[in-house]
Amino acid sequence: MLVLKKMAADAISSAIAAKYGDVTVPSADEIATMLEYPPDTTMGDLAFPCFRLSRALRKSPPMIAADIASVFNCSAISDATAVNGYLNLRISNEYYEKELIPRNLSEGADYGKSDIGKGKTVVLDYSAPNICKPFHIGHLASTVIGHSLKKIHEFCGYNCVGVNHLGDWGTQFGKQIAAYKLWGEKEKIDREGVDGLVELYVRINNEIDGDEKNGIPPKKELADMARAESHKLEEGDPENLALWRWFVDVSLEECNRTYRQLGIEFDSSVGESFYTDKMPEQVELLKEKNLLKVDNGASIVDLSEYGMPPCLILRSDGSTLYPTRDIAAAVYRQRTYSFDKCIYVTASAQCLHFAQWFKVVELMGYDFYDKLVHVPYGMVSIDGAKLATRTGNVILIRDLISAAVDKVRAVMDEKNPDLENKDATAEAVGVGAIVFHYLLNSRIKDINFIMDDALSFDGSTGPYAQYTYARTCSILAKSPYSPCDISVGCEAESRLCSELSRFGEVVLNAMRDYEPSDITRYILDVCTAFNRFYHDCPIISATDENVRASRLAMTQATKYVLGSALPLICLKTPEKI
RNA sequence: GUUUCCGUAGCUCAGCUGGAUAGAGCGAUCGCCUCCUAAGCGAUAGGUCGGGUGUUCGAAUCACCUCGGGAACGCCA
Repeated sequence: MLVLKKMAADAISSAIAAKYGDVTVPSADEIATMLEYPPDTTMGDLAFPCFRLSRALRKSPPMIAADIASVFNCSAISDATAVNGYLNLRISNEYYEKELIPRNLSEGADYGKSDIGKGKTVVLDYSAPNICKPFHIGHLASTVIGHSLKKIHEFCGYNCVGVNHLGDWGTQFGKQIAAYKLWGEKEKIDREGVDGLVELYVRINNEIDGDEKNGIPPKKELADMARAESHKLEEGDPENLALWRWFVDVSLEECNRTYRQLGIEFDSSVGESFYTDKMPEQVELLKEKNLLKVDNGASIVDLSEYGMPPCLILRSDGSTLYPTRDIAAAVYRQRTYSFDKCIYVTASAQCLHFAQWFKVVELMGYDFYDKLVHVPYGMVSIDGAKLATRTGNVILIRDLISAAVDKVRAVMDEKNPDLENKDATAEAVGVGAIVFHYLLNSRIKDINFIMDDALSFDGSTGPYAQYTYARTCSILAKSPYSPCDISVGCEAESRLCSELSRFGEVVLNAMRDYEPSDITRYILDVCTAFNRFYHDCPIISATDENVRASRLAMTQATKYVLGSALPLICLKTPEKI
């Protein structure tokens, strides 16, 4: 579509010049950005609004549109009509037949790719689960948004580094170690994995807090014990270090199983603990630059000049905080990867935190401060209630996935009982349904998680998209496409081609806005257009041999687009479902 | 209190760098399988775009105000 817009814009530009001579009008490039998609496809495929030219040309928009239409000439446009001050353009079938579909078929899996990221590196920080905590539906948003953004950047030619910044350090490990020493059994943890750790975590927190309503007093001695264990861990006590390492490994087993199901691999899984020895250098620099101020015993960077609350760097006891670690990590990543962008995918609750330490990085004089990007997403809740491990208001990802897979299997047993490879396919479709549900809406919207919606298979869903892809595969398996002349005859065919032509532009927009849902929505548009085409036009059974070959070619073109687009939102592409 | 995000059909949401009769899906009602997978296709019903003022030839879209909901705001991450 980008190529098309350029062609149309050039033609509009020359039409204006032909009609009005040397008046000052927008350049062809400006015209290209002014082009829009009509609200209804019956109006055309592209539209140029003439309102803004009205003043310069001293004519009414309808007259300008009519003037341009009268001399408009562009090989890719079959029809230019003036309607209500708009110049409506219809892309010619000839363009689809001679340019678009042939290009798609020759580029195949590369169709829609871009090379604007060539030679550049993007670091993406996403997922970042906390060790010793269950992996639940709240962690899925960062995981799938982040991974989708990684795939999108790769598709645009970037070298991508996916970083899983594990929550593997901090005072909570003192609690975890204390709880294990008090009540833990090695065999139980070996047997139950992270569930056993979570049980200990919940118990010690509850005992430390007590329960005033039921007359159970807080156990201060446990809090002291946890603090002591935490201190020992930070001092490098061998026993605590070994326990910590073990907890991390046990927790990661659970996460890695989910990552495998989602098809996610990280290039780096160094967590917060990795940066403990990299913070002093940054604290020193902050002091050198005279940015640190001691306030109530804590060391802060005053940001009032920028309309923000101060950023805390050191506690009153001199230990480090979250922003300190993020700054050290950003500097490390810049030195290690020389990134062109470093993207952080976290809940929107952390917006202020990121704005603050990004500003601190700038004040410290690092020139990469403007390459740091925070990509926030909305809050995940269940029935409007906040997720909480301790009260049990969570849905574990493994439970969610198994519910989805069970449901897919039930549908398959009914609709396609003879399917081979049923286990893998059921998992691909079940996981796909969940991921698609997460990436359907703008990421900033809160998600009120409703199981029935997440496991819906009708309408705008993952199974619908995968079903449509499988449909293209099924047709081509029966009757492969072979090179031929393309002929676009009916409305359903030109509509499908029009959707296919948008792919590259959609990907670039999704990358610019860090918005995977742009891809999800586009996939739905392609599926709708293809299913309409499938319904209206016989493909294999077309009587005319040329029409048959041509429709198979369009089916192949659709398969290429869906085959590239689905993985961009972390969906697998089974050929049969 | 300050800052920020959200508010569009019964439900979940697109549309927001201003532009043509405000679009989908779900749910509801009704059609379409002797035919390439009906996880599909089509049709009908359903909207003071939270409210107000302003800017403009033109506002769901921009500005200001206001109402409602969420979130963040110094020793958690």
